[in-house]
Amino acid sequence: MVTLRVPPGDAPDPLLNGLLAALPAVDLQRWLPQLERVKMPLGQVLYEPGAAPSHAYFPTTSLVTLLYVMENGAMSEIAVIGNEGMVAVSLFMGGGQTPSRAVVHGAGEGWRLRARVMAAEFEQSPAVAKLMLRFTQALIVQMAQTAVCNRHHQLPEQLCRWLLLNLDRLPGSQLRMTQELIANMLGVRREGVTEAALRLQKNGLIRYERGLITVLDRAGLEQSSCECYAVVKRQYDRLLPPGACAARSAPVA
Amino acid sequence: MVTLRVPPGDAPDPLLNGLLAALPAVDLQRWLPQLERVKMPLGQVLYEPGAAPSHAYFPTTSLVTLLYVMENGAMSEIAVIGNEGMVAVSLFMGGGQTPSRAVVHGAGEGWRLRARVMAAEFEQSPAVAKLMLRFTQALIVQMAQTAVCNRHHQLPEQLCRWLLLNLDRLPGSQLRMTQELIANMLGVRREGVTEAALRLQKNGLIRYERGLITVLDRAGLEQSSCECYAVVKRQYDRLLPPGACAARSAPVA
DNA sequence: GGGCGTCTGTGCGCCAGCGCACATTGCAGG
DNA sequence: CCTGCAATGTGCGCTGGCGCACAGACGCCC
Repeated sequence: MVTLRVPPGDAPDPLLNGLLAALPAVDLQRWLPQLERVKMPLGQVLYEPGAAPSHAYFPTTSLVTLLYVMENGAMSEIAVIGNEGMVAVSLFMGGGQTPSRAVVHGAGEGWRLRARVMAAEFEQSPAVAKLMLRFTQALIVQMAQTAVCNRHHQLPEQLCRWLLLNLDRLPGSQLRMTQELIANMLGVRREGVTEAALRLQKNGLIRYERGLITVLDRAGLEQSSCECYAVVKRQYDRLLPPGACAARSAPVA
Repeated sequence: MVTLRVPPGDAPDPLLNGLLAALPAVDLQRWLPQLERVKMPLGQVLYEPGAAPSHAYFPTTSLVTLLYVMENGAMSEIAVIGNEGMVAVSLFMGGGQTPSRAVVHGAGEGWRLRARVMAAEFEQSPAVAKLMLRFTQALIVQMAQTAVCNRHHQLPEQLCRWLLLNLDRLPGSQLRMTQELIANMLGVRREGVTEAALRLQKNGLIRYERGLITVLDRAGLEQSSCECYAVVKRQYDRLLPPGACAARSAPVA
């Protein structure tokens, strides 16, 4: 059985994260001693609503979701972050905390930087600041598109968008996640995801086996997705240094 | 008939905008010669998707909506901006353009600053940068909450939220807008707004007369709103200098 | 290798919001 | 004053997604 775990021989390379890879050499050198390599298990909470994050996280093989939990317990994802970005932009945006929760929904690894270091770096290095702001702008686009998508598009299309967004933020073409989890992220019923996933499987776009999704036809998935995926993708490509993010254009295998 | 037009005797005061008012005196003095007072008529487009904004706008008595228009023509608002903030954060976030469109949906006035000036100010004055980023963070919260609200809450509650958000960003307690326009902002049917508005009127919360909404019972409106309004409001109050924004806590009249 | 918990498939009735088609009602201008 | 148009009120069938209740099915652990 194929797993998504990082191969043991794989060098713990900060460059697996697109933002770290895009840092000027000078800045990266300064960061390296401060960067801490961390495992990010499924379900780990990186920060809670109303509490200031302790670290900024830079995923390499993990996936993080920013989600809002409502009073009645209903929840909804507002953005995905993977190897293209960082978690906890509020550290430099100001205010420190947000009403959102950051949860690992795809187990893997990443790097982290202490909150104070992150804030100081942002203030002292214009290059760092510029890069982080561009990423934040991309994140804004993703959140805005999520809002519109939630209003106007239907579950099957949204599922395609979601799968693609996650796929782009991981090396490889497999996702390890249950339909229940996906339903929570999308803020819909589990049964709805089952039905939509079945349809995708019947069309030969994916293979689904108890918590493991294999994408068989990526182009077809893009066809079946709503426009939201393309809009977000285009903005990410435009805003983030394209050469720097190795994993962003991972082959479909 | 009462109108919302700015009284002729009213001094054209940049301080009517919360962000301008929150600028340190030094910065404001430097800005003043560059600030241009502008009328902002209903329907005016401040920037288009894919085009870099020419100016940053600071509304005083106008309301601006950031909205996404989809391929099929359906649209949805992702944030409201009024006298508490500014339009065109992408000028300093980087990238220049966004997939959103900024449209005046409440006629009034405001100030504007040329794009290049705005970008330069952001780079050169840490105080300016800090203030703008905090506002952007607040804007992010509003957008995220919109996404969740679109997913989980029902039209009547959303209407209350929307009215309150708009009300907070204007002096006075009246809104000049048709149900058709509101429906476009919320991304729903006009008939749905009619029905929801009727209910609010029957409960004595608002009075509706052909394009003019008068809020009669603000507290009741907050009661009838979903939690989203309170969440956003709390974050704005926390992130933006509370004393500085005169109009933010306008009396209900 | 048998049992059990997790994950997935399926079938209801229900309802908010949609799309459509009108009826009404102010208000402005000739 | 009368006409015309924009704004608002109302009804009706349709559908996507919800909540609920189970039925298989796979895999892991004892």
